[in-house]
Amino acid sequence: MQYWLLKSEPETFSIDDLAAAPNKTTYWDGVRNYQVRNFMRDAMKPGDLGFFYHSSCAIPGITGIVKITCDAYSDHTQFDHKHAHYDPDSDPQSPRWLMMDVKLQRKLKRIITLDELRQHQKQLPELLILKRGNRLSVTPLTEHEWKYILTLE
DNA sequence: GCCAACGTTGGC
DNA sequence: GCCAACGTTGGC
Repeated sequence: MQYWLLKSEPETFSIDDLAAAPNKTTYWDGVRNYQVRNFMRDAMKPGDLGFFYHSSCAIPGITGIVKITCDAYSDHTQFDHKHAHYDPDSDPQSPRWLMMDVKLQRKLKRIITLDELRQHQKQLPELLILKRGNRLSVTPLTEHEWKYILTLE
C-alpha cells in the first residue's frame, strides 16, 4: 500500500467535481512529466490511497481522500490533436503517457491548507509538497506523513 | 554532451 | 501579474 498526493487546479477539476462525477470516479489525464509517468507505471497500484490537493488557487491545500482503482493505462488525450495535451511524438503502439482512475473516498471535514502543513514542517521534514521548487503533480507520501496529516483534520 | 532559451508550475 | 524553480528543446 502506497500513499500519494495528487494536485488538481480546482478551476479545472475540483473535489466537488469529483464528488459529482458518475460513481465518484474520474480518469487522471494530462500527466506530461516523465517522473510522474514513472510513478504511475511502476509504483501506483490499485488500492493505493491519495490526498486530493487543490493547487493554483486562493487556498491551496488537501481537500479529500481518493483511491487508485486500476493500473495505469494509455492516456487517450495524447493522440487527440485538438486536445491541449496532444503529443505528436507519442507512438500509439507504445504510448508515452499514462493515466489511471481515481475514486473519491471522502471529502475532508475541512481543508488542510498548505499554510497549516508548513506549520507542521518539523514533524513533516521530508514532505515533498513543502520542498522548494516542487512542481510534480503527483508525489509519494510516507505512511507516517499520511497518518500525521490525517490527525490534523 | 553542454548550455542558453524557452515553457510551465504554482505560491504569493 | 510576478517570479523562482525546474524540465525540455535544440544549436553547436
